[in-house]
Amino acid sequence: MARPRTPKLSRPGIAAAALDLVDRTGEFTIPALAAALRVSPSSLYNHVCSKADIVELMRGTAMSAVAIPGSEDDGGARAPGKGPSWSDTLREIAIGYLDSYARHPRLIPLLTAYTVRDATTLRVYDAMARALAAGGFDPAARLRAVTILDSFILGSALDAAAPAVVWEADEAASDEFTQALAAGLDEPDRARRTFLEGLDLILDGWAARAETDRSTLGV
Amino acid sequence: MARPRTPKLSRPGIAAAALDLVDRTGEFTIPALAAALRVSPSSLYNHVCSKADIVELMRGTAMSAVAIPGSEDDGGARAPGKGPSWSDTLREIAIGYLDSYARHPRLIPLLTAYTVRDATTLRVYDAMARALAAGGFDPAARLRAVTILDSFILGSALDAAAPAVVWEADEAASDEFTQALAAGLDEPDRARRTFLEGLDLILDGWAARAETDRSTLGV
DNA sequence: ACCTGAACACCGTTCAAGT
DNA sequence: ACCTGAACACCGTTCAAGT
Repeated sequence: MARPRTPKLSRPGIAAAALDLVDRTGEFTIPALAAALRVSPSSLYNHVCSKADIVELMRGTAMSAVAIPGSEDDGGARAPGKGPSWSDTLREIAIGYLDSYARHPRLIPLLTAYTVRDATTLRVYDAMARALAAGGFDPAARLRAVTILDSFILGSALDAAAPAVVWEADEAASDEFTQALAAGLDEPDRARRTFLEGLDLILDGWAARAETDRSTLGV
Repeated sequence: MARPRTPKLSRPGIAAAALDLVDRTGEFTIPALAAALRVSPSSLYNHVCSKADIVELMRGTAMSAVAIPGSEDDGGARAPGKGPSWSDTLREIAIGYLDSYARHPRLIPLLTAYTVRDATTLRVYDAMARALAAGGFDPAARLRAVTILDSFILGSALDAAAPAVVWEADEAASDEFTQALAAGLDEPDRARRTFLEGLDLILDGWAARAETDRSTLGV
């Protein structure tokens, strides 16, 4: 039974099994993946060229879940002529981006070790750049804004992925810090609510600045 | 020559050599570290209990460079009675925090794989919490604010560590995105300037809110 | 107490062999 | 074209042996 009539493996199948393995165990080795797929480790190399390649497949799978508002496939019936503001569009993208990370928290550390960006991720940046252009950001400001959002989203995802245990005050901690930990650590949905607060801070700051620019320019 | 009169290894020495190895090569294996220290791999285990332990040593070394404003050892001669605002204190901490990451960009992916926080890192959070308390943040708001700053700083450090090559528009990219990339990618110090812009956005947002609270409360 | 060398289980990847 | 088994170089860690 060397070669089956119908292939046992495919790139999407490998991606799904690998992501499932990471979600369940946080680990990811070639032998473990092969075992999950009931295949010998070397078989994988007929479809994939390295472990890094598999990580990129997982990145693509995770990112493909991010809905791009305004694109055909986001399924939203929008009141014609009265679209959402550029700021709301940005918020929607950012939240979708974070949530797709949040669905696979243990994948995130793997993604930071391999810094390649896939086409799906670029699509998300692209949508952000378009919303920012609609908000009046010039090209250089656009790049900085996309970078700021991307950094905050990735950092928030990492924070959410870290087990809450690590937030532990020791004897040397101040009252101010100890009280803060006591007040909020076990709040449900803490990571996501904190993310939303930070996101609003950034977006409101930009909206206020755009408003100032408009009135300064006398528009 | 089994045991030398004076030990060849020490935890700080191991930390420094490991950090140097990561800074130079981006890689970090026990055999390579042992070779750099001119010692056999198994010798390391007399001082260290695992590879993860060494990563924590590196985290501590990198973080110990963050100056805490107002502490005895930050060496600043301050005009008595006219200290900096809580907002400026936060900015100072955040910048020091980012810079200590930026000095060791290739360390950052390793840190995200091991989520333990060491005492030095807690010291930084603690200083942030004290500055926020001075700014009128209640305990729960303090925890959210520290988390927001931490997420943004870590995300920015990761972004800065990623090679610029990955920001590449493909054929499917919009003009808005392509122009943004063209406008800013080769700006010197891009990552740090972008970080400072985002940091101001967050801090100014908090300052404005604190101001509103004050006038609403009639203080 | 601290270094060495041998040993173990395990990993990612290659490749000739099979169908 | 696609799966297998054997093989290779390498890794993290342990441990008895030396001083």
